[in-house]
Amino acid sequence: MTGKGRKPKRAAQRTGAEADRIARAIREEILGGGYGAGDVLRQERLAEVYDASRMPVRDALRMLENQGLVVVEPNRGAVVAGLDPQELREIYEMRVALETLALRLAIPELTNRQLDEIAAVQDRAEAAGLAEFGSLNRVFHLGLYAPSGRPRLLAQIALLNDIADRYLRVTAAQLDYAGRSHREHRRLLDACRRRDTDAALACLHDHIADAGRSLFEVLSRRGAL
Amino acid sequence: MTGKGRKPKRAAQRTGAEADRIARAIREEILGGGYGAGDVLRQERLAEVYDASRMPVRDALRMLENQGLVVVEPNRGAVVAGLDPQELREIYEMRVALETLALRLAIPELTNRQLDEIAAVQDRAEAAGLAEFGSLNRVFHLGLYAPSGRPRLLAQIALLNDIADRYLRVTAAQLDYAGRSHREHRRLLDACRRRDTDAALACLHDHIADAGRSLFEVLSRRGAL
DNA sequence: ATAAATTAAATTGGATACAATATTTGGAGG
DNA sequence: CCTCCAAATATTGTATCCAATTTAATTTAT
Repeated sequence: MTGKGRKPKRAAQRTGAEADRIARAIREEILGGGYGAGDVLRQERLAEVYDASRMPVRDALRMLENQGLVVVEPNRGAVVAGLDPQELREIYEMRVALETLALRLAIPELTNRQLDEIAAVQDRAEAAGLAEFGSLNRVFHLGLYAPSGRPRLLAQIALLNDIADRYLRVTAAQLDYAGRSHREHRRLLDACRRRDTDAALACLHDHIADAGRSLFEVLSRRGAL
Repeated sequence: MTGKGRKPKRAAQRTGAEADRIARAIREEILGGGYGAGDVLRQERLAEVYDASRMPVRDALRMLENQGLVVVEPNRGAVVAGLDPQELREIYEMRVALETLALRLAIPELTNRQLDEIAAVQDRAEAAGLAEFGSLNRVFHLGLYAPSGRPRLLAQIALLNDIADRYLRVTAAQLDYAGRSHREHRRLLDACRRRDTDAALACLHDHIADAGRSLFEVLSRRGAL
C-alpha cells in the first residue's frame, strides 16, 4: 500500500465562491503586475497557490478569459493577455460609443440628489492619491450612467473601464493626466446639472477620446507589451 | 458486487473541443426552442445527454453565460435566460452605437471588390428562404464592418447580433420585416459605394433602430417570456 | 554537422468517485 | 394556517486516473 498521504486541504470550503475567489485573486495579480503579459498560467500551479483543485481554477480562467485578461488556447493553456496599442485604441473607441449612449439615456433620469452624490465622489477623487484614482474614476463614470436603467450596457462599460484601467496602470501615465481629468469631470457635471445633453455628450466624448489618444501615444512609443 | 458497469463512452475523443461541441448543441436547442426560457439546465443530465462528464458541461455553460443565453446562479445552477423586451431594446441601442462606429471605421477601407462580395450575399439573402435569413443577415452586416480591422468590436457586434437573432426567431416577425430589410440593405450598399459616410451611417442607424422598435412592440404586446 | 524524424516528458482535457455544502421540500407541531 | 426542522436533491469542490496533444530532447539520416 502506497498510502498516497492525501492532505485534507482547507477545513471550511465556502462553496459557490471558489472560482470567483480564485478569479479575483489572479485578476488582482495581473492588474497589480504580479503576473506580466505573456506569462503562462499553469492549472496545477494555480491550484496549489490558491489551495484549490483544478476545477475551480479552470472556471476562474474561463471567467478571466471573458474579461479579456487571459487568453486560453486549446491544449496549450492560459497566458496573460498582452497589452496591444491597437486594442487600447479599440477599447477607447467602444467606450466613447457606449458611454455617450449611456449618458444620453441617463441625463433625463438624473436627479439633483444623484448629481450631488457623484460630485462628492469627484471631491474624494481629487483629494485621494493616485492609488485610488482608477476605482474612484470608475465609480464616477458608472454613477453617471446608472440612472439609464440599462444593466447590460452598464456591465459592458464596466468591463471596458476595467481593461482600460489595466493599460493606465502599466503606463503609469496617471500623473500628467489626473489634473486634466478632474477639470473635465467638473465640466461634465456642470453640463449635466444644466441638463444640457449636447454639451455633456460632447464633453464626455472628448474626455474619453483624448484620454485614449494620449494613452495610445505613450504606449506606442514605449513599444508593445 | 455492484460492478458499476462503466461504459466506454465515445471511442474517439478529440480533446479541446468537447466544451465547444456541447455549448454549440445546447445553443442550438435554445435558439431552436428545444429548451425554453426559464428551463433549468442540470449538469448531470446534460452530461448524460451529450455523453460527457461534468467538466466540459460546466465549461459549456460558462461559455453560454457569456453569450447571454443562460444565467448561472451560485449554488442554484444554470437556467435559460428569459426574453425581456427591455433587454431587447438595450441590445438594439447597443447595436446602433457599435455598428455605426464599425461602419464609420470600415468605409474608408472598403474596396469595390468587397462591396461586390457583400452585394452577392445580399442577392442570396433575397433569394433564400426565411430559414437562412438570420445567418445571411449576420454575414451581410459583419462583412460590411470587417474592413474596420477592429476584432474586439466585431466580436461584440457578432454577439449582439446572435442575441437579437434569438428574439427574432421567437417573434417570427421576419415575414413582414424581410422586404423592408432588403430595401434598406440596398440603400446602405449604395451609400457605401458612393463613399457617402454620413448617408450610410444614417441609413444604418435607422435600419437597426427601426427594426428594434418593431420587435420591441411585437414582444411587448405578446407579453414577456 | 545539420536537418529531419522519433522518442520522452510535461501539460491540458476529460472521466469518475466521493465528500461537503446549499437549496428545496415535506411534514410535525404549535 | 403558519413556523420550524429534517430528509432529499443538486450543486460545488476534491482527489485521482487516463488519454491526447504539445513541447523538448534525443537519435538517426543525409
